[in-house]
Amino acid sequence: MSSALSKTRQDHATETAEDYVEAIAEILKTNSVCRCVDLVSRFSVTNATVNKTVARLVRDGLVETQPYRPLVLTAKGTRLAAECKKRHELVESFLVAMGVSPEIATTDSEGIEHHVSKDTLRAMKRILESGWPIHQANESLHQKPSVDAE
Amino acid sequence: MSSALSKTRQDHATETAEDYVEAIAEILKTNSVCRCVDLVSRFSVTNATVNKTVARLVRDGLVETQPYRPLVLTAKGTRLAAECKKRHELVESFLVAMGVSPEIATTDSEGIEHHVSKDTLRAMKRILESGWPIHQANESLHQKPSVDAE
DNA sequence: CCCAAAATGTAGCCGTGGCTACAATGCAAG
DNA sequence: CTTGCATTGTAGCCACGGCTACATTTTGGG
Repeated sequence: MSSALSKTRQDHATETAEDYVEAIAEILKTNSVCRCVDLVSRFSVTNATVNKTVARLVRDGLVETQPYRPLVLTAKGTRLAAECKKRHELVESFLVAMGVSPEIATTDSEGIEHHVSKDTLRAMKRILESGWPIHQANESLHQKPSVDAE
Repeated sequence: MSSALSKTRQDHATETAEDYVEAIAEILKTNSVCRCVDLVSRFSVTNATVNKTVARLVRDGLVETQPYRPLVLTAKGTRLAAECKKRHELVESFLVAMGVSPEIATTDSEGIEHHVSKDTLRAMKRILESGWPIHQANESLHQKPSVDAE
């Protein structure tokens, strides 16, 4: 129970990278090129922040750039972006299927997506495809914790 | 769609505080006192890190301390801890109800809990109490995104 | 063709949350 | 009562992800 938090911590390291490559891939798909300015407006940060973050992405082999040129995703970056997109969409549609409004689902999925394990993703996929699992175990869940959120 | 990410970012600011007060409250319940050393082992960080973080908690009015004394939660800190605990337990039992193993549910819930809106929490509670919502809409979800995780 | 505006890059600052190394304190055993 | 060890505090370092201010480059309109 003690070491579980450290996993959460190290997730943070890759969150920004994931958000960026996902955004870059999406912008590339619609704009054919992706420039820093696009990321500035996407993330509502300054160009200085984008520049520094992109430098880290280059360092980590996710993006390639020449000075004053648009951004290019490496194969590694493209792979990561596709993975993140799939995960993101799965989480978002799961939330919608739960009955959460599309707007809230969009917001929440962006926060949640980085913290969902493959196991949980599989469970989401299974439920979307085959329905909620335990129609018998459902009963035994009523008294588990005090499920009385404010 | 652009501003949604900034919400996620600002969540980070309060994540650590929430993790700490939740841990402190839990330790207080079992140990009757909470010392820095308890947080050191709980979070697997050094005492210097705990000390600095606790200083921020004090600054933010969540914790009170005297030098070389155990930690005390303020009313505000206690309130926040209770809120987080409830939210954490709800997310965790929802994951278990989804069919995720208890171990994975514990880990994932620690990452997820900070990013779940009240709306989504309500949806989780509703599903735990009244079952999966839309047994008729379930069909129309099959072709939504390409739900074909790795 | 040139020049202004847009885009990009750079320098330097801040807060958070890590770390190591070391100082100071509290407590318990002898 | 002292002394050693556990605990707590402090100093100073680092990376990340923000920011402002300013420099540089690209590019489009006159």
